[in-house]
Amino acid sequence: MVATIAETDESAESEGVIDSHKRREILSRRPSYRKILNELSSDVPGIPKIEEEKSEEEGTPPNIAAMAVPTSIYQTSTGQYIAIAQGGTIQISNPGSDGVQGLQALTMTDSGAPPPGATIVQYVAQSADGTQQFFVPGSQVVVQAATGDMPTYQIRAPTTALPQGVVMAASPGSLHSPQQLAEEATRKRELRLMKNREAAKECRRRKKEYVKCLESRVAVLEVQNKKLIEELETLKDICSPKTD
DNA sequence: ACAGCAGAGCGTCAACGAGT
DNA sequence: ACTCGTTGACGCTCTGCTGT
Repeated sequence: MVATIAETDESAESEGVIDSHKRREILSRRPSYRKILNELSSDVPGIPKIEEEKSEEEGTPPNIAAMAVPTSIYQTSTGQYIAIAQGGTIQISNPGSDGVQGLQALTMTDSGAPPPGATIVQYVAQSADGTQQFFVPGSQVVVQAATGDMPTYQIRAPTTALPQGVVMAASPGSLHSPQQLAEEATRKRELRLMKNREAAKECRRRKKEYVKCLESRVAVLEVQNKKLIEELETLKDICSPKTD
């Protein structure tokens, strides 16, 4: 979807602005849904906790694998070594000081046994999203996404639209020209948007869970309330029998 | 079949708090 | 001071329902 520019900020006038600011002030002091729910759940047994962010062991997407013993080592034309672990993790060692700019092809060597002939792996210099990609065996794509001060590398399926997680950071690239700086800014923005997109999804999921939790709690309390009212009526009857 | 509506879901922006 | 995660607000799209 194309980015939508919110025109509310420009068009909103005094009243609306004050209103929204007040609201914001009130709402912004609310702790996160996770906090609220976890506090709730510690008070009341039976209310499930919202699970903390899973670390690698569970959260590893299918396209990105966990760190493992290197199984394949690739040497680039610029002398860099790229080790691909069993799970797909990449390590890039940089004997010289050059980045991966200018990389044309990768020479594949097998860490287990010397290859009968070096395999040239196709390399794509620049993809549409500004990342650099090269292809390795197993239908995977190694992507250079220089989103921070340092370029980072990832393995993903060729069709994967967005990076699933940073695997490892490599040596700092050389960003000099205005064009490179602009590209860098674009990459940073893309990364920020991507992260926020995921965060928003997660936030909504937590919110739904929180609301569900509150609803079930309401149901429980309503039942309790009903029981207490009935009990009260019974006690009333016992304590003040009718004198007819 | 079509238009109109409501609700859900999504992407983005902006503001804030916490951590470094 | 800066970065990053969180979340409300807003606008947009999609989908299912309902009335004509």
